[in-house]
Amino acid sequence: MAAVPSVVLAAQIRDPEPSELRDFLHRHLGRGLLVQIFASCEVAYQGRAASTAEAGEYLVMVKADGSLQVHSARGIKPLNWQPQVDDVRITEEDGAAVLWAERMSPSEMVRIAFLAPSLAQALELGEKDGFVLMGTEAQMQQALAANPGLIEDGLELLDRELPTDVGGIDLYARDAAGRYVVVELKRGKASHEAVHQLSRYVERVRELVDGEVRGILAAPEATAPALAQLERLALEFREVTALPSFEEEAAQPGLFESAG
Amino acid sequence: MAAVPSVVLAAQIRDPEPSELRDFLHRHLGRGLLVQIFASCEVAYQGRAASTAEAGEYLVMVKADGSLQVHSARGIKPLNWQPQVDDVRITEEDGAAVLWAERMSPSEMVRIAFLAPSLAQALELGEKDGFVLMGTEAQMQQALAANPGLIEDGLELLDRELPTDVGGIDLYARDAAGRYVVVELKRGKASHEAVHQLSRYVERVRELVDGEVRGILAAPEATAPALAQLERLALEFREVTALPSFEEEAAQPGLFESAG
DNA sequence: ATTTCTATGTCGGGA
DNA sequence: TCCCGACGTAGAAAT
Repeated sequence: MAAVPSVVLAAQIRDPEPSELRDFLHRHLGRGLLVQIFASCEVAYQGRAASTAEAGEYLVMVKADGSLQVHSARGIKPLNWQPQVDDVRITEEDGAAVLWAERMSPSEMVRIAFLAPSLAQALELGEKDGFVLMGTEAQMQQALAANPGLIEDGLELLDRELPTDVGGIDLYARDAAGRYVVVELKRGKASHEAVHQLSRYVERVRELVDGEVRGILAAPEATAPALAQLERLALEFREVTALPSFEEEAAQPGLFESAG
Repeated sequence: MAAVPSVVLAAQIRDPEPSELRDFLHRHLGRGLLVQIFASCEVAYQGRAASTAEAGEYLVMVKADGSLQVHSARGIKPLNWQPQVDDVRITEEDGAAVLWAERMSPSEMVRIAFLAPSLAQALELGEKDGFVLMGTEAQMQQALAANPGLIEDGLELLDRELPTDVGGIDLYARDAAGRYVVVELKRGKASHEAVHQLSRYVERVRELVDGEVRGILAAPEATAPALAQLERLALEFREVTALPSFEEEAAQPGLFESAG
């Protein structure tokens, strides 16, 4: 086995007493470690909204950056969380360790009372490395800006992210016939909301310039209501795929290859 | 200590060999357990988008419902995830255990190669219990529907979630002077998008009914551009707090108390 | 700090 | 199933 660095388990205790858990948290929180506590606990949140969860079994995880999440047995999303904690405190209440995670702006706090802790551990995780995401809207925009012909033959780009008082226009162009073209881009299925957006931009541009103005919604697909709405408003749909699909990938050059 | 049920640590192995990890995963995945693997690994995703992460130290967590998440050292959001896995497979490649998590609709997959596993564990978490969230828009709407006077004296509710061809109107009412009132509700700070929404509804209603039509944006606050836009369109803003704030809570009856 | 926008958004509800 | 809208959305970029 090569010299692949491995995660370091800094500490672990099972079935700790409340005082042990308190010491453990004091010792390991805020030291750049990932800290986990499996316990039966009560969780309360107050801030942008308010929530309570009583006496359930959860995983509490505090990462190196101070972000906190409370996971239940199911689901991707944490039951409770705190994206960035400005202040963490450990107290004791009725013999139980209690963790307070507070944050200003917005002002909110999570309180976790560890009624019956089963397992606490602290680990050292390296920083993530070489993460690459393909198929974002930004990349799509870049590819189309570099090669407007992918949208329509003879299209000439005038601007990108052009700001108006009703929002930013993804792509602004002129077609072969000299008409202005507003392009709204979506990386996934476009809904009627995208059509409203496009419509707003087109209306605004029509007020500002002389001559005909076309509106194109460019996306891999669109909902039926969205297509109907486009029709009514005399706007257009152009299919653009964000990613070469699984099968095509090997055989066909995708959007990005042709843009490179 | 009372009879608080506690999390069960079903199994745990440290620094497993690839074959040990494979056995471990075979034994514990899909058994209603929460499974964690801390390891240096490669992660790849292909589906709605595509991503790769090479040789980093991550926490891989598979919950009882088959949801999967790969956490790095920082942030609330996983580096990679799969909300619902339809198929999990374990294979071996170059002596490393590899986990494939696939899902149909949308068609996507995550592949995780465990290069250097440090810790693998399986735990039994009880189902969550008694989770209550307060201050949602639905609750706000209910409270205001039950007591429209909170928005304006003499307001009389006509409809709720009234569907139009451009979306649903949160609250539809008639004011003391007999004018129609369209109310758009936001539980948090309202942005210009909320104003656009309101504006769409008002325009639509004006086409459909005779007489004056007012538009009210009801929210705890609104961005400066949103307020400016309201002004331009001759629409109104009404401050409505979703939750009694921290300090007021004890002293003042909030929206919900008065509605209850 | 404020505002806007994207996201592999996720999630729940309704037709 | 598709479609739509809320979310304590989170997180990043731009102002």
